[in-house]
Order: sequence, then C-alpha cells, then structure tokens
Amino acid sequence: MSGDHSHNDSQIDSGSRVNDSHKHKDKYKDKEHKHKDHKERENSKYGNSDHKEFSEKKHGEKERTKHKDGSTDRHREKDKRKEIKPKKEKENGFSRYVFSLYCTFLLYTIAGYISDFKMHNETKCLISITSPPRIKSELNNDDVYHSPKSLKRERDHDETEFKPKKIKLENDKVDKKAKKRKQDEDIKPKKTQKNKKGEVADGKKKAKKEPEEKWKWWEEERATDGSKWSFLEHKGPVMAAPYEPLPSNVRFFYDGKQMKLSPEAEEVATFFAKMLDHEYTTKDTFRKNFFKDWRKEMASEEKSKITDLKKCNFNEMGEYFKAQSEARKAMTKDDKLKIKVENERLLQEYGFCIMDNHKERIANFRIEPPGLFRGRGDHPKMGMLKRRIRPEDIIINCSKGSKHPKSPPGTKWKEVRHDNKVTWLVSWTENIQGAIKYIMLNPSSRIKGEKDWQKYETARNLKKCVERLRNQYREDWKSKEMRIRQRAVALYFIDKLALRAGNEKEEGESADTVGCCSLRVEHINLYPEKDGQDFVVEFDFLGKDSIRYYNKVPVEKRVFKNLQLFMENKQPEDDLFDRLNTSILNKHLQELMDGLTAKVFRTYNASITLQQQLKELTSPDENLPAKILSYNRANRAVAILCNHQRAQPKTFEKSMQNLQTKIDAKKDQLSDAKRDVKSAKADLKVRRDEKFKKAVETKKKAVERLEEQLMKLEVQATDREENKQIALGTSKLNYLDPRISVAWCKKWGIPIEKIYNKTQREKFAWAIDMAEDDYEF
DNA sequence: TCATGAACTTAGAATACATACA
DNA sequence: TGTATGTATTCTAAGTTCATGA
Repeated sequence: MSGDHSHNDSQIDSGSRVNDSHKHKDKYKDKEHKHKDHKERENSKYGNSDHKEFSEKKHGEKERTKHKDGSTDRHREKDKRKEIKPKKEKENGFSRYVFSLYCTFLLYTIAGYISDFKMHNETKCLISITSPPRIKSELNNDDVYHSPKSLKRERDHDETEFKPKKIKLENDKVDKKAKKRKQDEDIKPKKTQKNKKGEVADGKKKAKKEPEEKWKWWEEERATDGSKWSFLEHKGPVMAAPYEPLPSNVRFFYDGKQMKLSPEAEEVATFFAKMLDHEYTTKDTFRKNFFKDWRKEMASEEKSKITDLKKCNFNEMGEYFKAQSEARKAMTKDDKLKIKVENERLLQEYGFCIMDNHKERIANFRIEPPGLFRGRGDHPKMGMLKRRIRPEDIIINCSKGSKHPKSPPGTKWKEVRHDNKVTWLVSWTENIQGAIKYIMLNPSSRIKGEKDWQKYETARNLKKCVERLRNQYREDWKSKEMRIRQRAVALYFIDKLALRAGNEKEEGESADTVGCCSLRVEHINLYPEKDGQDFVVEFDFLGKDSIRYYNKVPVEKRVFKNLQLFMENKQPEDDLFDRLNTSILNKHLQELMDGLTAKVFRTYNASITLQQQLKELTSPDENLPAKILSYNRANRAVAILCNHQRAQPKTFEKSMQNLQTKIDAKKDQLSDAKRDVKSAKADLKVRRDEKFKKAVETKKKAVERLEEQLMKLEVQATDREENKQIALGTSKLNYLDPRISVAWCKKWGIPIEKIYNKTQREKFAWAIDMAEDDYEF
C-alpha cells in the first residue's frame, strides 16, 4: 500500500523528530537493552499464547469478536469501501525544507547544541544583537489582565487539586438578585468597550476613565450539584436572512434556453452558483447530491424539464454574486460604517446573555443559514441541501424566571425549556446528519473557562502517574489475552504519537477517516529494518477532517511483534485492533486514573512538549524577536506532534518573495550605511573635531538600527517558511496549558500580547491572572 | 453489553478586518 | 487614499465522551 505513495523524506524526518521529544522513548530503549535476554525468553512464551488465541480463529470463521457482525460487514463492504476510498485529500506535504531545518534544529537542541546550531543557521545574527526588551512600555499599552497581586489566589496547592466548590446562592435568590440588578442597570458589560471607531480602548485610555473590573470567576466557588448555571437569560438566536429573489436581469439557462425558476428552486440554484469557483462543484458526489436535493425543491414542471445538471447554466448568477461581493468591497466609508453599526447593534442585542449575574458573550448567536453541505474530504453527503432553520425547529433553553426570547412575529419556537444541567442556549437538529447544533457561550465565559482549566488539571494529574501507566501498558504487551495486548499497544500509540482515540463510524455517513482504535490493517506497514532503524511502523491514514497522517516510527520490538500478530490472517480492510474500541479503552483508563480518557494524553503530551521545548530553546541572551521565534518553534513542535496541518496559503510564494525583496533592500541599505561609517571615520582621522566625532556616532547608530531591522525581517522569513503548512492556532487554543506560556512570558519579560492576541487573552484570562513565572505544568 | 443520542471540544477553511505600503 | 497583504474572527464540520435505555 505504502509503496504507491510518494512520501518525501521530510515527512519521515518529522515523525521521528517529534518523537524525540518524548523522553520516555529513550528511557524505554535503555530498559529494552538491559532486559534483552529476558525478553527473548519471554518472546517465545508470549508468542505461543498468541498463536493459541489465533489458532481458534484460523480454524473457525474469519469473524472478529469486536462486533458481532461488524467485521463480517466490513468484509462484505470491502469492495464498496474500495470504491469510496478517499484519495489522499490533503497530502501531508510538509516541505522538505521545513523539516530538514526543523529536524536539525530539534536534534541539536536535544543534544544541547542549540547555540552552535544558531551560530550556523539563519539565526546567528540574533545573538549579536542584544537589545533588551522594553517590557514596561509595551505592557502598559493594553494589558488589562494585570491584576493586583493581593487578589490572586494561592497557586500550586489549590491549582493542582482542582475541586469544584459549592455555589453560594440558591436558584431563586440568584433570580431575584438578577432582577434587582437589571432594575438597577447594574450589569456592566464584561467585555472591553469599543470606541466609535470600533477600536478597543487601550490601557492608557482606560486608566483615565474608571478602571473596568474584570470578573474573576476563577476566584469564586463552583457548583457541585452538576448544575451549569442558576440563572440564564438571553434574546434567542438571530435567524438567517430571508431569501432575496434575484433581479430579473440575472437569468438561468437550461440547455441553452432561458428559464425562470420558482423562488424555491431559484434559492437552491443560487447556493450552487455561489460556489461555481470552488472545487466542490467539480466533484461527482457533490453534483449528484446537489442535483438530487435541488430537484426536490423544484415545481413539478421544473422537475420534468431540468433533468441534467450538465445542461444547467448558472453563470449569470455566479457573476451577479461576484459583482455583489466586489460592490461590497468598493462601498463608501459611510456605507461600510452603516453595516458595521448594524452588526454592532446585533452583537449588543443578541451577542450576550446574562448567566448568574454576569453578562457573558455568546459564541455563535446566528442560526446557520441554508446552503449546500460542505463535508470535508470524500464526504458522501457533500452537496446536499442544508435546509433553512425555522423558529419551529428551534429549542430555547433559559431560566424559568427569565424573560424568554421572543420568536419572530407569527412563529413559535419548537420548545422553551429550562435545563440548567446543560450549557447551551439554543439548539436545533440539522438535516444532513441529524445532528444537534447548539448556540453556546464564548470561550472567554466562565462556563467554558472553568472546563478548560479543569482539562489542564486532569492532564497535570496524568503527569503524576504517567510513568506508572506506561509501565503498566508495557507489561500488558505480554498479556495472555489478546484484548489486553491490543489495548496496551493502542495506548502506546496514543501516548507516543498523540493519536486521537478513533471512534467507530457508520459507513456511508461520513468520510472514511480513522483514529487509533479504528485503524485498519491497511493503514500500517511493518518494516523489521528500515533506513538503518529496527522495527519501523509506517502509518498512513486519514484522520479527523481527512487530514493525512503519515509517519514512520521505530517502535519497541514487543510492539512490533504484537502488531505482526494482530495483522495475522487479516485482510487490509480489517480492523487492526479488532478487540478494542474507544469505550473499552476509556473504561480501562478511567480505572487507572480518575477522569482519564484517551484525549487527555493529547493534552498532556502537547503541554509537556511545549514546556520542555521552551526550556530547551530559550536562551537568556536572545533578544525579543529571537525569543518569540523560539516560542513559535516550541509551539510548532507540538503542532507537528498533533498533526495540525493547514493548506499552504495561496499567496505564500509571493509573500515570501516580497519579504526576500525587503531583506535584500535592507542588506543594501546596511552596506551603504557601513560604508558611510567608514568614510566618516576617515574624515574624523583627518580632522579631529567634535562635529566629525558626532557624525561617526550617528552613522554607527544608523547601522545598528538597520542591523536590527534586517534581523527582524530574517526572523520573520524563517518563521513564515517553517510555518507554511503547519497550523499553530489549534494547539495554542486547545492543547497547550496557557499557564506554561504565561509563565514563560513572565520569566523572560515577554509582553503577553506577543504570544496571545486579544481574543486569546480573553480566553486565557484565568491563566494570565494566576500563573507566575515559576509555574510548572 | 450495545446502540443511540446528547453535549461538548477540536478543527481547518472562509471571510472580515486591520495594517503596511505605494 | 487605494490596494495588497497579513491577521483575527467567524463558521460550522468532525471529532470525543458520557448518559441512557433496551
């Protein structure tokens, strides 16, 4: 299977490099070596038991025990799957350059040769320039999160033991309080206020005004009864804008003839027309699904006439929407402002709710508009019509005692319920997968922040016992029971490679993607020896969002032998771990540690990797841009570990070229400036007076300034190049304990704004407030 | 024990907006 | 001031996990 793929070497590098950051691997290797003889003996022992288990299967039918009928279904579905087997939707195309550079970098880092590396690479210029970061002035700008130390909760002892505390107020008390507060107009907006221009007032401006107090929910007690809130009031969702029929001059043609469509059919046609430039509309599945659903919306006459999508001409519609979009861009300032004001009004009216006496920002307060379903990868349902959500489809969730949101005139909500065991405000069921969609709060809200904090505390708990767990699963590789061995090997992958759990999926409902537990035999290749390494496993599969995971990893011999065993007598499309699923795995993990699930390993490994990388990459004598580059590199190591990829920006090559032009120009300027210094010095030699001395100083300063500017540009270029196909945001937002970053910033005097933008600072306000420079994950 | 539904987190792409530069 | 470019925000799909009920 793998032979067909044209993997580049850099990908190979990436995998093993990231794994190097897992210290335990080396530790294990040592142990492996020590116990080699013992192991050899055991190998034969456990080998026998495996064969015993498998011999039953050999003699019996091929059925796997995992699903009573699941595996056989898989067999039956074999040809079907092959048909729909996705092309590698998105190649794991990390560039050769990034990886060779990056690999070298990390290897050097780990070997303790960081400074040597830097001297020999593009960053060597950074070290010579030692301008100390101006922390104070930058921090003063808009660091609204710096709070008096006296307010901060005690760290460490209570952070590690994250226990929800009781909420003080009873439901009715809170309701009364909320009402009273409303009457008093006492509820102040939590968010930073925007000025007329829509800019966020910065710290300086605010300092003049009354200082705005941020609610520090993390200093308050929490409910322990499973309730998520006591009082919830909101305005409901913003419905999708009604369909506006096309002007009469925008025509649709069928088979070359103009045809007036009914409003229903026309609306669906416009969804397709808006996507004409997108690759989706060239895909068979998309076109087939769209056409099928479109026909459902047609009047009978239209249905009998329009029978072939190829004969449909949506071009005028497409042009019309393009022109509209251009017109929007070309609008006058005033018109743009009007839109902005209207959006702001909507945000103020619908974008906030009151939850337990606090005004909280809602994340997605708009109902998803109708359109064509854009599934990722080879999604069998792409192109289907996402129907318009009506008030009758919508469930509202709020407090009994609150002012309920009004449904649009002449309509009714499906239901208004008062369930404080959940966090959502609004829900509806979408028609493509039958899934429930929710309107929930913004990440900066208490309800999301608490959960986030808790997530990292669970990961920190894992840190305390991870060695025990690792020893356990290593023991389990030798188990007599196949299910235990499979569980142990899967867990090893989840831990070592940060793979996702991998739930089972219903075939034909979504793209064929897998995670650890759902890996199939066809997704791995085993090499007893490859590229000078023993026991190499090659992974090649589509993970979440059909992002390709490709990695070649040397594993321990016992893992390798187990994998061989798991693959014995199986077809490529059979499950690798046929006696395991996420539910079994998580049940086991729960027994090992309270709150432990497969997902926690990803959080743990991501955060610990960041912490280690920051320690290794940051050198005290670096200046600010170099330190930030180090941070980004640490962040990047995590993103690679978690396989967070992005499509290379379309404008990447061009923007790199532009940057290079700037660098070249700066170099020219610099050499000119250096020449100026020389000649000024020569002048000074001839005529030793104060004026010439001053001229030399000025010119020297100009050189320094240019050197710094050049260095900044070069760092920027390096960072951008290394980042072109790696998405840092996902790990930053979801996997990295923010306290690690905050502590790093504090330790090195880096303004937090350099690491987190405004939204991120709002999300991580709790961490910014509580972490000190000595925080340890 | 298993299937299903519900609730919530994680994810990359698309789009809106801000800023730099000519 | 207009345009190009980079960054932030929004959007919503696609995961994981847990509860429930047969």
